[in-house]
Amino acid sequence: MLSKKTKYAFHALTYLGKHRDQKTVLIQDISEEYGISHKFLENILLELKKAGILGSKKGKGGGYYLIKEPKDVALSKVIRLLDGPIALLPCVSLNYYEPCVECKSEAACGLNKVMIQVRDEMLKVLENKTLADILDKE
Amino acid sequence: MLSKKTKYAFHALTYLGKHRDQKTVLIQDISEEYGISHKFLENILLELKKAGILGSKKGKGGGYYLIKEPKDVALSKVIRLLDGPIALLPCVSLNYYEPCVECKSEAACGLNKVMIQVRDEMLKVLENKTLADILDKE
DNA sequence: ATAAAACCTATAACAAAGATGGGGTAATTA
DNA sequence: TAATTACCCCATCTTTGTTATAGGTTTTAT
Repeated sequence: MLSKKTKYAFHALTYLGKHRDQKTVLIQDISEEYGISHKFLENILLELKKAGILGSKKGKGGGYYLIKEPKDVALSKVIRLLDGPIALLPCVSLNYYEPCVECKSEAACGLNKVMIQVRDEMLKVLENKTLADILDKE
Repeated sequence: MLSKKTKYAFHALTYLGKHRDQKTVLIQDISEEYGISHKFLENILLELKKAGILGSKKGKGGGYYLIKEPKDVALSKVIRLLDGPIALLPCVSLNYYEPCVECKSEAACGLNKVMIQVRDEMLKVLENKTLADILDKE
């Protein structure tokens, strides 16, 4: 399951996507829309900004806005950013790899090999579905 | 990511699958093979037994054994048993459904709709891959 | 100058996972 | 009868991760 952080990130991105006509959107607006703590959301939006998905403007009249096109924001990117690995085991993660301590030889581990296949199938979906798909269905 | 519990369950099932020629396998043997605490593994094997995947025999010469054919033990079954939901959000889980509190209308939620698609793609893989696939690669 | 708003860091609070240990009971074999 | 081994319930403890909050700073429009 995704963490709430990641779910909130998707909500925020959806909201920003729906309000692309206006220059900026306040944290406040998003936090009220979804009942998310203002401070909690602040951290999330900041991470999305650092990842180059959002832009922001300080001071009066400031706020957040989408930098990327919705079709260029893959679900996988958001998940990895806030939740970490997509793979089901650390030993098959592309971005957060760690060996399994109990495993004598990865090359001889059937579980490892099957989980690589599972990972690749998951990535086929999560890298191709984007924020645009979410917006299309709102 | 899968919990260690689930990973250990897969290890145990793999071990049992590789030793189907012998009548029973001791908890001890599996826990030593993978360096898993005996007590921790005990609980896992018990759950697998209650789910009808394993059988057991008490007393001297006792132990655990596979009841099901490896090809009939889907990854999804083991994951759901020990880890819970496969879906990425509670509101799209088939077996552990819960509504999202922040969501006014599920029908109008684009995130919900996309995550249903993701879930179905994941299930395509996890319901078709089985213990047999793991054993084939050992 | 003032108010608005994002930015930044730290940390508290809480929950879940992981691991361990005790103390048994029940079934089975030899 | 004795030894073996799964079964069961519990309690605890540590570690980890998630969720949330606090308090201050910097930037900007008016």
